[in-house]
Parts: sequence; C-alpha cells; structure tokens
Amino acid sequence: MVRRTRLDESDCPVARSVDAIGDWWSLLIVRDAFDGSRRFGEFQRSLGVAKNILSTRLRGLVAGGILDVVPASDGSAYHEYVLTPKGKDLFPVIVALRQWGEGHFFESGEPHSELVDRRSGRPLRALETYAADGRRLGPEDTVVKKVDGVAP
Amino acid sequence: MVRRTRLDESDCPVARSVDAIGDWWSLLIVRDAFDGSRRFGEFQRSLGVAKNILSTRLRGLVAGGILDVVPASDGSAYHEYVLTPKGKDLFPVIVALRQWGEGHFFESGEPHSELVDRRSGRPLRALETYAADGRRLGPEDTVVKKVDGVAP
DNA sequence: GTTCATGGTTGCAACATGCTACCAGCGAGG
DNA sequence: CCTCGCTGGTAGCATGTTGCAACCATGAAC
Repeated sequence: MVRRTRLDESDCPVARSVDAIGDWWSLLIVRDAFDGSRRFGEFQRSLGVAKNILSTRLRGLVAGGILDVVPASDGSAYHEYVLTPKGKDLFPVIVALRQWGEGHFFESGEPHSELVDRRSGRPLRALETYAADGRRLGPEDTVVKKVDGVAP
Repeated sequence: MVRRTRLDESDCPVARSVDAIGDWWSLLIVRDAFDGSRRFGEFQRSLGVAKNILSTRLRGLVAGGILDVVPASDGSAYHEYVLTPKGKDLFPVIVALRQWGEGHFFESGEPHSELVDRRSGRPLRALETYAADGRRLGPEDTVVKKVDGVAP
C-alpha cells in the first residue's frame, strides 16, 4: 500500500496501528513470535516467505519498536528477534484475528492450530468488549467520538 | 501480497483471517462501516482512496461475506454496503487495533478519535484475554496446539 | 581448510497500486 | 425533454512493490 494520505498522522488509532504494523507479513511474523519463533530461519520456514521480504519486514518491525534484536539465547554468535513490550501488547489483536478465523473458516473436525491456556490446555475464552461499568457492548452500542487536543 | 503459499488453506486461523480480509484498505473499510459509513462515496471521502481500489475492495469484502449490498435506506436508487454478522464479528479485531494505537501512537492531549460507550460516552474497557476458568492470561501463559482433524 | 548452515543482499521480471480521465444511470430544474 | 450535477463506477498508464533465484559473508563442524 503506497500511501499518499499519511496514515501515521491520521487521528484514527486504527489507521496508525495498521501503518505501524506495515503489512500482513509483519503481522504473521508477530504471530509467529508469539508462537515462539525467534530466529530468521524459523520465521522463514514457518511463513514460506522470500528472504528479502522477511529481511525488510523484520527491519521494519525492529524500527517500529515491535521487535528487538538480542544475542542468541543458545550462545551462538547469531541474534534473535523478540517481542518488545509494545509488540506484546499486540496480543489481543492476534487473539481476535485467531478467534474470528476459528469461528468462520474451519469446518468442525478440520485440523487447525489452536491457542490454549498453558496450564489447563483448554482454549481461551472468546474476547468480549465491555463498557467501563462492566456492561457487555456490541458494535451497535458504541460510537466514535472526536477528542480534541488540549493546549499543553 | 501476491501469495504462492495459500494462506486460505493454512491451518492457522490467523492466516485465514488475514487472507479473508484481504488488505489494510479492506480493514479500514470495515472500520468505517462500524463507524457508520454505508455508501461508496462515504468510504471514499473518509479513506481518500482511489475509486478503483475502493471498488475492488468492496467487491472483495462482499464476495467474502463480510459486507452485504442492500438497497439504499434513504429511498434513492443507489445501494449501500452493510456489515454481515460475519463482518460484525470483526469488532474485537478493530477494537484491539484501536486500543493498541491509542496506547502507543498518541501523545497525551493529541487529538484523536475514540470509541466510546453510546450510553455513558466513556471509553471502553481494555480488551483482556482470559482462560476458560476465568484467570487472566498474558502471551506467556498460552501455547499453540495442533488440533488433528477427526474422521468424518 | 573444506564444507555446511545461517542470515542475509542484489538483480530482474512480473504483478499490483494509484492517479487521472472517462462514462453511465438517476434526479431535479427549467 | 434537455441539460446539469451527483453517485458509482471502469479503463489506461506510469510507477512501486513483490517474489524468485542467485550470490555472498560469517560462524561452526569436521
């Protein structure tokens, strides 16, 4: 997406998020990072993506503060890519996409990967949106408001 | 993303979701649909995207069962695009992206749009991930499991 | 020191994107 | 009934991005 309208200056947080992530590959890289991938080769094998693409995406994610480059944990001279706190904050995004996919794109009985609670081995509870006072909210119960900047 | 590896046959729900949405534009169209946009022109003005791009994306979203084409609600001869139930199920995805963006890309006091509870006008509670038994889970508390298909 | 694996970079062809211009159907006004 | 303007597109073309393959540099293994 070559943009002329700057998404990273939009007043919509969704647009800025989308811009910060970059593209689908980057999102799948983040997913793999949550799933335990750390090395260039791991991402490459898992995604089946061309190495130059992976290379630029990893650089972009590091530049965006979503991944960090750290020395390899196995003592080898290579390095690894790990999620920063900012990157870890993408967890609900990945979970939401995962649950949407599970609900709409798999026949029952079709093999698929599933995100489960490490302790119990059971799937996570479905994400739900709540008001500040605890009421459950659906899309119709919400509205987008403009928040003006305040003078500093 | 021109893919050779078929994402829509991946066993990962995240990959299928990503494939079904199509691209960032499509996701921003869905966001606008949640925000109340219904007409071609509304999406176009809101997104500032070229009309041919918008046209193909809308077609793709309709083909994917995320949007539906309905007669215009104002009685005119035109039609409108509305979210299907499957499209509305993307709500947590948009909310998650929105909250991530709000948390990481805006200085305090910077103007931005905000999703609020229609009744109270207050922002939504942050999305959280829970185990089936109600414990709060972070990324480290989860693991991805392969679920084998069962013979039919 | 040769060989293999890792982690890339470079070049090129094919493809998708985005801009601009154009076009068709509808409704209103005269 | 003729034109004007709005809505909702399509067509052509320049440009940018993708993906593949080939190459390369470093570290580890033998």
